[in-house]
Amino acid sequence: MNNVLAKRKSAERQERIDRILAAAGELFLEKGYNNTTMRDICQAAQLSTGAVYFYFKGKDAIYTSICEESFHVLMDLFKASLDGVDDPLERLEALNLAYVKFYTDHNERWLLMSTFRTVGLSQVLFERLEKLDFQAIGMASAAVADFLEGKGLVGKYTVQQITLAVWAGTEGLMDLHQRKYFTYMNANLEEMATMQLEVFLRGLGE
Amino acid sequence: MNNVLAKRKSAERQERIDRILAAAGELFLEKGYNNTTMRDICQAAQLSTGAVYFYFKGKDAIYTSICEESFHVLMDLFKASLDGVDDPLERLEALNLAYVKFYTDHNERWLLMSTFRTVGLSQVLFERLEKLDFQAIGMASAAVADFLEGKGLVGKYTVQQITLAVWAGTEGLMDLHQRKYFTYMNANLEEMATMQLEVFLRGLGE
Amino acid sequence: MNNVLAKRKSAERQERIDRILAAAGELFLEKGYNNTTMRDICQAAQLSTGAVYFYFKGKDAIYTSICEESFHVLMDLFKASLDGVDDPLERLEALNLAYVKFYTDHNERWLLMSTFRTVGLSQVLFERLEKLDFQAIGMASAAVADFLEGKGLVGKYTVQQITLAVWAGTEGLMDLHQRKYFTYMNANLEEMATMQLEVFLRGLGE
Amino acid sequence: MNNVLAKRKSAERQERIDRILAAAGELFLEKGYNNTTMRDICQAAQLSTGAVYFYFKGKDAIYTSICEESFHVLMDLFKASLDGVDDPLERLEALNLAYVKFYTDHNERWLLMSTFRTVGLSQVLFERLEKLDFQAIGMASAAVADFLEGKGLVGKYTVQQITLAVWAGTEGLMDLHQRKYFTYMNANLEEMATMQLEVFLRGLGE
DNA sequence: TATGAATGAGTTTTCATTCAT
DNA sequence: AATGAATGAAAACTCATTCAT
Repeated sequence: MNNVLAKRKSAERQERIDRILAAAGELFLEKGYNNTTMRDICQAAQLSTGAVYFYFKGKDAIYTSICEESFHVLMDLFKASLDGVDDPLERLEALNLAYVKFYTDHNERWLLMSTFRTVGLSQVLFERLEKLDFQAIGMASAAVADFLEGKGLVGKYTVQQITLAVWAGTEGLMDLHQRKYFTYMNANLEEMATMQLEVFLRGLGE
Repeated sequence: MNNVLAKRKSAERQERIDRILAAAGELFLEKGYNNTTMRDICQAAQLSTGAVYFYFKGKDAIYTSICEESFHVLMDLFKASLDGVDDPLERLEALNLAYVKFYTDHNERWLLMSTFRTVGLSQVLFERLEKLDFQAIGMASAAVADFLEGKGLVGKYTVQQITLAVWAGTEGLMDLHQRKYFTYMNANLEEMATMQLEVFLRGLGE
Repeated sequence: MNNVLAKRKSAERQERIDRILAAAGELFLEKGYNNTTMRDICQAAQLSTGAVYFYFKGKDAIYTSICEESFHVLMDLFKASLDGVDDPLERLEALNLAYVKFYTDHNERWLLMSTFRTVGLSQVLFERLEKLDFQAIGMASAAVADFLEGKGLVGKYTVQQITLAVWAGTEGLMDLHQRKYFTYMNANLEEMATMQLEVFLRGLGE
Repeated sequence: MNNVLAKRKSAERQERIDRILAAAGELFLEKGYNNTTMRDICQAAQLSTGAVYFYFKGKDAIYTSICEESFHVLMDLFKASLDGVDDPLERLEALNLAYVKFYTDHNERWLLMSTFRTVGLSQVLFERLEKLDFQAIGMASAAVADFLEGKGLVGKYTVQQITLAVWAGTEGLMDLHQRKYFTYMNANLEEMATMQLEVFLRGLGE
């Protein structure tokens, strides 16, 4: 059957795409988007210069693709972390730790996502990423809403406010971690994230 | 006296430098560091191509100069906010608001400072900025230390931990604000920052 | 076989390199190294601006390459001239004439080689050429040593002294020829070189 | 009288010119003509950028001026060396040593003179220097003519031939000295020049 | 005369993208 | 599909020279 051939072709194609994305991701992390050349990427992906253009329209398309993928990785981690967890508080904590895990295990993805607003993407690509960004925070928002309802805190603070505060706390920790403050201050990211959320939620309760 | 002439010369020189920095700052903010060309800067500063090189060694020197200035602006705001305030809690709140004020009033500076690690500066320039970065957070750290001592919380948490948590909270809020979540969530940055700190510190107290 | 394709590719590559070197050589000769621009070279080699950089790292690399090649051309002529010649005197004369031949047949190479110390090459490139320079004169030195031994003149003059004197004589003639004195004085370079060596060696003998 | 004023003005002017030429000469020697900027020269001469243009039309004019001066310095040395010397042989030897002295005491001048054909001067300036070049060698030529006549060698060799051979010998030695061969071969320039001329003339005599 | 800031054409070099093979 | 040489626009930066003061 041609099916077999087609399948192999498709698998090879996917394999090639993965190789490009992996190579580019590492390079973007290491040298920054603007200081990474297409040649760097091609060489690292063990492909010829032209071949890459067969899979991606250009450098920014590769960048965007990694970011998109990253948002999906993050959201998958979010979903997995919530699986089978029913208690609103536990769900919030699970999400928090999932984000930390994402930062730790996929640091290059986190960094890339956090810079997509400043590399000068075309509007089309930019908006595609922005949409995903909002989707991700939407998941956190839902968990916060549940939690607040359960605690009967809805009148005091809005869901939006608490979502922002909680997300900001974790996001900020990662930002400082990236800036090497954690090394400097001899701290541990996961512990900090857990403590910060716990303290904040306790503060809410009074 | 030549004094008059020299003074005017010096004033003109400073005026030119300011014009370059202002022009560059806006462009960096608008298009990103890497997508801003020296020609852009020269034109925006209404100077010829070469003239800018009379005042700055190159594009990265301009960038670094803006960042340095920004760190000083921030630290001046910090100092001013602490002036005459003695209560440790109030000092912490004052710093927090000062940082929010900096973000609001000098948004382009905040944004620039937050990217200096990723634009690919030379080591010399990079380290110059990193040092200032540590200086700024050092001021916050000192205020946190005072506060913890006053509250008798020193044994429970380290100064470093609380500094990180507090700074991260505020930093994260700004980050999210920059990403337009605040518009999307119809929130107010200053209120959020105040609330977040208040809740967190309350949570600490228990 | 791919062999054929690969061979043609390689040949084309070499052909291109030769074209660049030939074009650059002529231009350097005509206008001097510093007054020759990469654009000049690219145009003369019938290539686009960037293409040349595919073959050479930069202008100085092109220059160095020509010089290196030239030293090898010279030393090949030296070797060929000595082939089958056993008599020390004849070997000296052969070398002398080989150098004259090099000057005449590869005038642009001689001129280029004579300027490599003054164009401001990087240290690495400079030293690469200097080494070759010493190699070339080393060949002459060896011939002089043989000659002196045969004549029993070793005690009176050192090999180094005679090498310097003989080489200087020929080098100087070329220098004056380049400066157009030969035209002005209606002389012939080859005859002069022969006569000069003959007279000098005769003077040594007494 | 205005005379005094005018004189002082003129003296100051000359002093300034000398300072420019001295500064430029050193820089040209050190970094090469093309790698020396007008700013370098102005700073070294302790003058403002524009001021130099009051005294010289441009960089090449400075270069040419130094060369012209150098030719005159050389020819003055030639004349001085011949003063009171009557014997043709001694005159030749005196000239030879005078040239060596020039090379040693005014190395930057010698180097500059030896490069004037390759820096890309305008035709006018080039020809001015070429003329002086021929004048200088003309002096040597005259001495050789006397010598040959005295020795009764006129029929065997032409004056032009011997002039070329002798001058080439000395010139070549300097060239090799400049290329550091003398250091490498542990030789002394003045001794070599004396020996070379002596041997050559002896060779002629047979 | 003297200053030195300003000019702007010109230099080397890079690199995303194309296209003949 | 794949190659990789070629393109050429555009970048950062330099510097001889001018000119308002």
